[in-house]
Amino acid sequence: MSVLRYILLGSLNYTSLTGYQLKKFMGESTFHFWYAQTSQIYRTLDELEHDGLVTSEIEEQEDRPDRRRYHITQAGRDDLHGWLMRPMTQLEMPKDKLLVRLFFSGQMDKEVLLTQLRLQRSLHQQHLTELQTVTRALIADTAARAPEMQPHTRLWEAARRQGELSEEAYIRWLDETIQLIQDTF
Amino acid sequence: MSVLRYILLGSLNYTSLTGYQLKKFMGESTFHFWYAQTSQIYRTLDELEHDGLVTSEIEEQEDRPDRRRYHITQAGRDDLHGWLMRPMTQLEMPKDKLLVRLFFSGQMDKEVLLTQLRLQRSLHQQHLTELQTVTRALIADTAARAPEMQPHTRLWEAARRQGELSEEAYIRWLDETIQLIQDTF
DNA sequence: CGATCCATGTAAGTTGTTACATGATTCG
DNA sequence: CGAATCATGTAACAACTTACATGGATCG
Repeated sequence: MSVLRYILLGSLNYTSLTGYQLKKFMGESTFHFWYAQTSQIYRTLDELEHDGLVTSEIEEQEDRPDRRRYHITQAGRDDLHGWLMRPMTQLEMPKDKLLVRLFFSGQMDKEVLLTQLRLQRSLHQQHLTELQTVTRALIADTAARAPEMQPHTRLWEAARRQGELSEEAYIRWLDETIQLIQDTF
Repeated sequence: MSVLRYILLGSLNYTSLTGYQLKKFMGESTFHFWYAQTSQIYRTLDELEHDGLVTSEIEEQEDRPDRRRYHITQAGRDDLHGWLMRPMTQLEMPKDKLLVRLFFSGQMDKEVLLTQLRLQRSLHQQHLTELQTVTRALIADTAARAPEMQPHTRLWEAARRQGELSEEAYIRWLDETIQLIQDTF
């Protein structure tokens, strides 16, 4: 079963949402460890409904398009909890396109390579800053407005912290590598 | 075009290899940033040959199964270099299933969660140790036996170093998070 | 004598991406 | 007045995984 199914079930387990809101929620909270296209979200919601893990109904709105709101069912809750209980006994290796490029760039022009690494550095720096400001503030805000969500906001903060540490390490590595290539090639 | 195509082209750009050897090579060198199933490798080699980026011929062997050895063509080299030159202007967000589980584990039993985090810690520790011993030795060995590959072995070491730094950061985060959950839930 | 290595694939299914399609409202 | 937000999807394609299938040689 796809991870996305569990992200949707997990989100709906907190509160009922529409496809659009689920997308927005992912863009604010899970984006640094899992993302999905809108098209995939709607398709997966259909599957979940077909499998009886969620139900939905149309909500009519004035001055805005009508929308379909999804609710988790007991079967959905059971499925989610079953997944969360199952131990992960294997590492999942991430895929990193930049490392692939670097690895095979032995015959490439040094300056081209350095430009790519510097561009990546600035992108990672941007992402790190976003985690440290926007995401941080959003978590604090949610914690303040919904104190009953405390167990969740603490875990959200833990996930944010992982992003922060891993971006810091990546930037440190990029700096090391840029230095190495400048000095020795 | 899939990244795997370029990994195969990039490897064949160093030397001619068989599907089996390409799989082995990936298992020794790129495994911590890109892996692929055997079935996918053979299929992709077919595609590359069909597109004229590689050629192949059967090599007969005594006492061992015959094998098909692949060679990169000039078109393959051009394709590879075109890909390596193209700048990467966007970050690629990794996907991390453990973070998904953690994020939605607000109602889970504390001990179940701790067990999962401790298991992950030991898996990451194993992987880190492998990078620091086996992979490190393999790079040193390759560098010693093929000094003309120096530009490549240096980049290989840079890629290995990324794995080391990122595993260290991940383990640090796991320790922090285990502590947090022990103390506050 | 069982496990691992050598060696290559097919078939089916799942997951994820990209492009396309529509249209009203609100904000700067 | 143009961009962003709200809102939902279909179609086609690309990438990746899992299960299956075979069979000799070598090593402990």
